[in-house]
Amino acid sequence: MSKSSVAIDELITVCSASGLRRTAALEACLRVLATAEQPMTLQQIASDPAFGVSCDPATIYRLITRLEERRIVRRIGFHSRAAHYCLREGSHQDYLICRDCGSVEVLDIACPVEHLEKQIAEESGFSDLEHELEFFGRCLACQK
Amino acid sequence: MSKSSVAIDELITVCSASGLRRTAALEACLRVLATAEQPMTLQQIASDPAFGVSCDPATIYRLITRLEERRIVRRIGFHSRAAHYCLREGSHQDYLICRDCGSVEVLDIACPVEHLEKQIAEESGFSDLEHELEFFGRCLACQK
DNA sequence: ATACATGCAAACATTTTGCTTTGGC
DNA sequence: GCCAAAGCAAAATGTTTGCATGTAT
Repeated sequence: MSKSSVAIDELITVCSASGLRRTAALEACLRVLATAEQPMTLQQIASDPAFGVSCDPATIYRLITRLEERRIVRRIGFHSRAAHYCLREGSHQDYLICRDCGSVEVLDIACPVEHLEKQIAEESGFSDLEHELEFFGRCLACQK
Repeated sequence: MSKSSVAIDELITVCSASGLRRTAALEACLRVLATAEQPMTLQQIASDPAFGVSCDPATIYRLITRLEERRIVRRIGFHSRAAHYCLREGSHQDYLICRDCGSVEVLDIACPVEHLEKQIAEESGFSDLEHELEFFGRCLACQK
């Protein structure tokens, strides 16, 4: 009955294959990210009920960094002070963010940038290209 | 012979009209931003040769914040720890950033998101919508 | 004269690193 | 047993605020 669309075990297998050890903190991070509805900060990850264990912020930081290097996790900027992270599962997502209250909504749209990306890759010579598309505005609630 | 496509005087007029005072720090910020080739951090702004005067980081912070509130300046996330800022002159720009060396390139493309933006505004009810589109990859130099 | 802007100093939040200990393989 | 990972502590970075002083209007 988990909300997660990805099996944690599968993720752990991928992590193991890439040289990471199966630790409680790793499982906890993956568990949280796999059920997350939206990108989360390190703090949010640590304090999520699904995290279960308690561990040092530095540990989570290094863990997420390793996951990011292995491209299992993706980093998102938004405009908040802290970086947000999400699983790089399947297709990439675009976001709609309220400038005032900071709420984040995942956009259910066909991303219009895919072909442009290829073109840019060719013209620039950049490799491993990917993009980040975010819409900022004021949500209905904050307009009042 | 300035690289700037915007007259500083014009900018100052806009600022005055919106209630800001004509101070040395304001002029310095606008001068730097008007000639900037790409979005800059507060530090970069302060240490730019065009800045001319010396002033406290807190001053620049508050100044840029006011300019941002008045939508004269636009904030860009990139993925660096520090926020980047640029003038909101004319049309919006998209960027190509190297994940490794952090170099920023302004993309000279027709942004493909304009009409999508309208659609999202209608569907979500968000107002003052705008977007940020960035491409991340590894530049030629960093691929070696 | 008044209110806004600045400088200085300090608090904050988050990220990042060093070093020792623990524990997965 | 070995090496990666965790814990703990501290530094580094960048943002943010409070308060007294200066200055544009």
